[in-house]
Amino acid sequence: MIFPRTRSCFRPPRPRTAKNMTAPTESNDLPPTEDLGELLKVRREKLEQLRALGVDPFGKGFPTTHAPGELRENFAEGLAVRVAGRITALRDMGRSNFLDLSDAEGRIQAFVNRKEIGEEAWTVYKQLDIGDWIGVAGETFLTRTGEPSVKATEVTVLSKSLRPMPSKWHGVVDPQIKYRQRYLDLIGNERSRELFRKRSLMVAEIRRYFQDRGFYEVETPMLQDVPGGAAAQPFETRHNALGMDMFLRIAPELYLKRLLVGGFGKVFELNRSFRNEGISRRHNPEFTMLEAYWAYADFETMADLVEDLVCHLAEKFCGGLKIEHRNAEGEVTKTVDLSRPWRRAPYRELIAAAAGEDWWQLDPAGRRARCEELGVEISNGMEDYEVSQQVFEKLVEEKTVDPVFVTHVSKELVPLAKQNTEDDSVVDVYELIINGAEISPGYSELNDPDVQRRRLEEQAGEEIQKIDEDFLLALEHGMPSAGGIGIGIDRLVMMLTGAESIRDVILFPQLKRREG
RNA sequence: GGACGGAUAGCUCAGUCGGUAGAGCAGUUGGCUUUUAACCAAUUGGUCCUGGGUUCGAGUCCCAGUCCGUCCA
Repeated sequence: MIFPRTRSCFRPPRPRTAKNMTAPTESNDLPPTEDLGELLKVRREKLEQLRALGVDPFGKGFPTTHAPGELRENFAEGLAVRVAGRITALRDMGRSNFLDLSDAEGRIQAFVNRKEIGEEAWTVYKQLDIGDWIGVAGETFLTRTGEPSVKATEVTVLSKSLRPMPSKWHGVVDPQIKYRQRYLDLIGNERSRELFRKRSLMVAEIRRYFQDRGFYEVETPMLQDVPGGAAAQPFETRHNALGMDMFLRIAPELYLKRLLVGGFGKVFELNRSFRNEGISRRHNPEFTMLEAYWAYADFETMADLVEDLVCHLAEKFCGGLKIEHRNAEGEVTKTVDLSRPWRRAPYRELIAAAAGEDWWQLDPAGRRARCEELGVEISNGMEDYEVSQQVFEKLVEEKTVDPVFVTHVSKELVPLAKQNTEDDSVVDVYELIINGAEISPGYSELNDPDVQRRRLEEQAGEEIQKIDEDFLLALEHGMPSAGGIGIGIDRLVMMLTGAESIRDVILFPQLKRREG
């Protein structure tokens, strides 16, 4: 299985020009250090004030009985509790103050009263700001408005924040800050917190899913001598002691197949791969991919597996098989329906349905003319199969919302899968399209070492890649027939959460270096 | 690489025809003992992205550049 193909929907944007890629002479990836004037000065003064009062502004351990959200959800009055969190809101009524104490998972209101905590503690308390981390000990009660709260008898400073927090109700809007200082985004935007919490749970669930079905999770080299398993530009690096150039992997495929040879019949790896190509809404240079191989299975088994997995995730995390995508205003813009069974359709039928039933009877010139009529842009240098592929991308893939397994794909497009036994012009693969993007390819893996060598040599002719001789040697020892899949985890999370950019599902996406 | 849009207070944003730089929030000060976008009063805070140009006068118009966003390649 090769993930992804180069000339297809996976085609990344062109790399930036050399000018843009050269490292600037000055760089500064740190938060801005310009003078924020009063804002910083005032907080520094409060810091010193705390020290003068004999309080450590960066406190030590504070054993808690509950997390803020946990306490709020399982609330009962009259409990003696200890909770800690960041002050995310402060409503000052004079002698009574109401604070929101929050962490990434929830919040609880603390009530601080001058008389309740005493003059000394009140003086310390008055040095606190929104953004500071504190621990509160006290008793739970409901306020007049019914808000679950903790009446503080003790306030402990855990960390003084020296910088202002993000806008109270706008959160972080500036994309530069949102991605470079993700912690501010997480503090300020509930939607972002929710998304990354969900991503973490989804990844854990995917691991569990495979483990429960007898797959071993393995870790294979990310530093590789010969980067293989996909057609993509690698990142280069160098091992000093060995004095050799190395590459960050573009896919784990060739090592996982070695494990099939070694007798591990069900393996998967869920980790990062790296591709030295352009950055876009759908491409980050490092991305998380799952690859799984299953001996004696074939592409159809793998299609069943991925269908079951994605539905399982949707039911567990999205409340059902209808995934609503919303815009910033919360309006539903699109609904992806994952109801089973998912459609399976041959590549050529999908194209004929979109471009005319006679599409495959036309000669190459006729197909080009048809593209003109359909408004599909094609370039002069395109091979005939590329013209059809262009129609597929523009008229089928981009318009697909609900899942479709595209099968019987032309062999020119997928040179590294098994040919179909009845029609040797197509290969035994599926390509799963959901919401206009390829989410997962699955193959009946090629295990004939001689055919594999021939195809790798053909591929190496066009690309700069070397041939992985160790891999071919392994195949000659016998790799069982097997099904394989790749799942782009970032894109899967995008689809399941309705995120519009890959940057919104990666905590720290790659950005251009900021110049000082 | 191309087209379009954007850059103004710490944050989110207004800024009319080219004529004194604005609001809300945050901050500061004062008031308030059950608030929750708390409220009320006062107040600090500006390289209007950068560099040229036009003009008596530019946040505003023109040119070039930088960065960001969206779409296209």
